[in-house]
Amino acid sequence: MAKKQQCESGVGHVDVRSLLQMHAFKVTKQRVAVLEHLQHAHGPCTIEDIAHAVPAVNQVTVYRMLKQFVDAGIIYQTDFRSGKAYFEFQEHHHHHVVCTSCGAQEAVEACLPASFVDHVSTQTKHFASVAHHALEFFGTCKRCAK
Amino acid sequence: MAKKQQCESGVGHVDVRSLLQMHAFKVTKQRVAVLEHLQHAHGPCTIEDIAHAVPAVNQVTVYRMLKQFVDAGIIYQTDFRSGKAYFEFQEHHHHHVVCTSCGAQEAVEACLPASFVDHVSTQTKHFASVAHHALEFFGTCKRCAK
DNA sequence: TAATTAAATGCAATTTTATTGCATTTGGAG
DNA sequence: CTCCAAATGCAATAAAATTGCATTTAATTA
Repeated sequence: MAKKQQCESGVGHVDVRSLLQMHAFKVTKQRVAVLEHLQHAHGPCTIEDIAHAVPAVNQVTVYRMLKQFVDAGIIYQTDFRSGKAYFEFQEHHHHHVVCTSCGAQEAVEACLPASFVDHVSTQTKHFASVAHHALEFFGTCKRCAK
Repeated sequence: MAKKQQCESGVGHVDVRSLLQMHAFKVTKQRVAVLEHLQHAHGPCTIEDIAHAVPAVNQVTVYRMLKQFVDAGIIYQTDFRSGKAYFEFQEHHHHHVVCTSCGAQEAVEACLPASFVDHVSTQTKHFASVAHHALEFFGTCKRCAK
């Protein structure tokens, strides 16, 4: 019997169990539940969002889990200046614009030019490696501009 | 008599009083003290750093002040994932690499290509304007890599 | 399949960061 | 100088994240 598949979107989702194994994480029902939630959320979530959406997992566990996932590069963490961290499962790496007035956020389907990332890796004096980056744009949304 | 000048560095520092007036801020001794501290710090500072370095200013006032300065674009705010916000007076706009192991940070004397920023301003559907951005690189420093 | 162990989880308590309300002070306009 | 909105200080509070420890569990080995 084939593994469980959830393919509502066109591209189909990566199997989170395989993803966990690839990164040498134990496959627990809590990790699977959290990752699948993030995978279906299609946008940045706070710890509280996740803990509410997946009540079978303790909130402290969500904190610990996401720290590991971010370190492993599975999950993208970003800071919208709302006082709490946001976490996103990204099929295609991208960033966001945030309204400094109301906090509204919009995805920016673009990432840094590879040449820029290379430049940083090359230029640094004190770093052995540069693994990932976070980028947020801040502005005023059309609603707040009026 | 000429205005007080502090020119230890080659380029000389902007007069913070003029800077405050340009942005329609009242020129208070607290604001001057905090801005001058940041100007001389030559690197990102936390609220606690500033409150300790400038004990004549209440820590809550530092919080409120920096929020205004960041909104006005006078001060650059960034998140190194240490749990607290960092603030920097930047003569030349730049970003940082942060070690995910020990938290060490290094300046990256480069900024986003203007074409990339333009692309974001153009692409956004819901934003009236994009004023600034924050960018952090994460990696492993040479000390921790060993 | 049973035993074993390091890793993961849950719960409670705590720490740390940031915010808020309100009384007082102050910069700058008139 | 007078006046007032803005800024500040202090105390209390709220919110986010972390820590310690007991218990459970995934995955390896026999």
